[in-house]
Amino acid sequence: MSQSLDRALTLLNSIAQDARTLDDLAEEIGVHKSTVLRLLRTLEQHHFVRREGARHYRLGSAMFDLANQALDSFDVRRSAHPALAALNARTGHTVHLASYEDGEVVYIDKFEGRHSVRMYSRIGKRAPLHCTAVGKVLVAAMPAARREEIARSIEYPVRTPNTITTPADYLAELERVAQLGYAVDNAEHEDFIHCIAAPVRGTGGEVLAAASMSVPKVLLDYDGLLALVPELRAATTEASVHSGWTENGKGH
Amino acid sequence: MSQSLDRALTLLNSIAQDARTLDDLAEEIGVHKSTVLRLLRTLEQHHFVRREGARHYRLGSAMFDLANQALDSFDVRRSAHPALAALNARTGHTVHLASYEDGEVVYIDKFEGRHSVRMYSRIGKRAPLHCTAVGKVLVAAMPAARREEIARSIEYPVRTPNTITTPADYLAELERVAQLGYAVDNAEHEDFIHCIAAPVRGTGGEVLAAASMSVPKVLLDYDGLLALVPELRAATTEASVHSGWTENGKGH
DNA sequence: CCTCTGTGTTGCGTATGTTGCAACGACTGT
DNA sequence: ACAGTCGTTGCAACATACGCAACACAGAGG
Repeated sequence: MSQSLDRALTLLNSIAQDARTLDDLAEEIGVHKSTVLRLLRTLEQHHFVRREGARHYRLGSAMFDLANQALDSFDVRRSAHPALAALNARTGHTVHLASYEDGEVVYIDKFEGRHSVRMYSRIGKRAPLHCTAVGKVLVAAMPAARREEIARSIEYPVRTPNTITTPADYLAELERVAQLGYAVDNAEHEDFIHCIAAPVRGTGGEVLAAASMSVPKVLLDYDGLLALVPELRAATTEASVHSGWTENGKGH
Repeated sequence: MSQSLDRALTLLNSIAQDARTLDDLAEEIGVHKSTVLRLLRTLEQHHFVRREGARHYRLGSAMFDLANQALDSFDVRRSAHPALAALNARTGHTVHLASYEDGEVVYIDKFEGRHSVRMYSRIGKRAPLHCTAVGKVLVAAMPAARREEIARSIEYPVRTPNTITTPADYLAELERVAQLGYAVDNAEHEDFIHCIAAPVRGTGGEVLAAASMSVPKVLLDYDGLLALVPELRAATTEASVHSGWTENGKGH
């Protein structure tokens, strides 16, 4: 809708991936380099980008500043933090906190596991709904109509041999998740990792976010993973309580 | 330079602070609400803001995503992380990592202290050069000409009775810092807190960032603070080594 | 030393995109 | 049912951001 803004935001993405030169950026978004220059200058005034040396641009501090303000505005994040940190410290596995946004999952907190298996995730990163344990938990918590709507509307890119690829399978899986109260990602997203996830609830029992534990398959087999469920749920329950949830808050 | 972009970035700031309705935002930046709406829509497409319910806007996930990508591009941050985390764990005091940007100091990492004295700082936040220990360290590391230029150009807002208020005093202080190899903020920034800071160096001995420890005065008097300098310097040395620095890398 | 190539930067006229307006529609509370 | 909010849309006028082309500046290479 707003051309120059649109271009500027695209620029930010390019810059974030790796500092570039003016002409590169110009070509990348298909405009004249003088245009890029002027956009960058405006971004620079607001500290959204900074110049490094003569011909390199990097993201600036306004980015960090706003981002952290925004993270703080996710109340769940703060209230769930201690319980998840403890879970991470106790088990040594990677712990994620994620939230639903616009047909995808967004990681809003992450605790790095001790086993140095680098996972390709990051706070702020988005992931698909159909092949992540957190995604299943979040969608399973929605009313049936909404679930079907989502199951119909999302894509089902195949990530591994185990990835769910049809709306019908997904809906069945969601039903299972809703019943059990937790979800499993049996190497459906990344080949060597499997995860379990459970919901974090708020005052009215509504699901605010999902917390997950990710474990390399070499470290723990499927049964070993499932054995961790009680520990995960203890943590999410604690997180829920800190978020205002009460066991008998909703009746059933 | 670019009007709509300028307005959009201002909008982001307002939203971050927790501005609410469309008209509020419109008034705040002095444009018609339809204009705000269109800008917000563009921002929304790029996930920079998200709608919450009908009439609430919050910062979106692109913010976190880009910010974390950018933070990762600060190599110092990653390489200094373990040493600073250890320092924080060992002493229990608040530890900051900061970098110079454009006449100010920018916090690029923070480790919360155990003593729950809330400090008004945050990753991404900027602070003045003249009344922070990290600021002194960073400026002291620059060549004399640059130092004087900066000393002349910055403002000297008075924050506490101890704040340095003249370029001459500041230059003298910088000289002292350069000699000692560390800096002190003797309650010059916030009344009840004093800090010490030391440089983190890179491959060529150049100063990449400054690390500081902040301690409430009620917890430790001035001499007690200075007694922590060796511990801080041990940590910054370790961080420097992880950043590629070698003791004899530069000769003198 | 000089050119040559690759940068970033500026001035300018024009077309384009953006703006403000005013009317409409959705929603809430009384 | 009505008034009062607030978000949303179409349109015409204007300002603005655009592309162009020329300039400035650096480093590389002969």
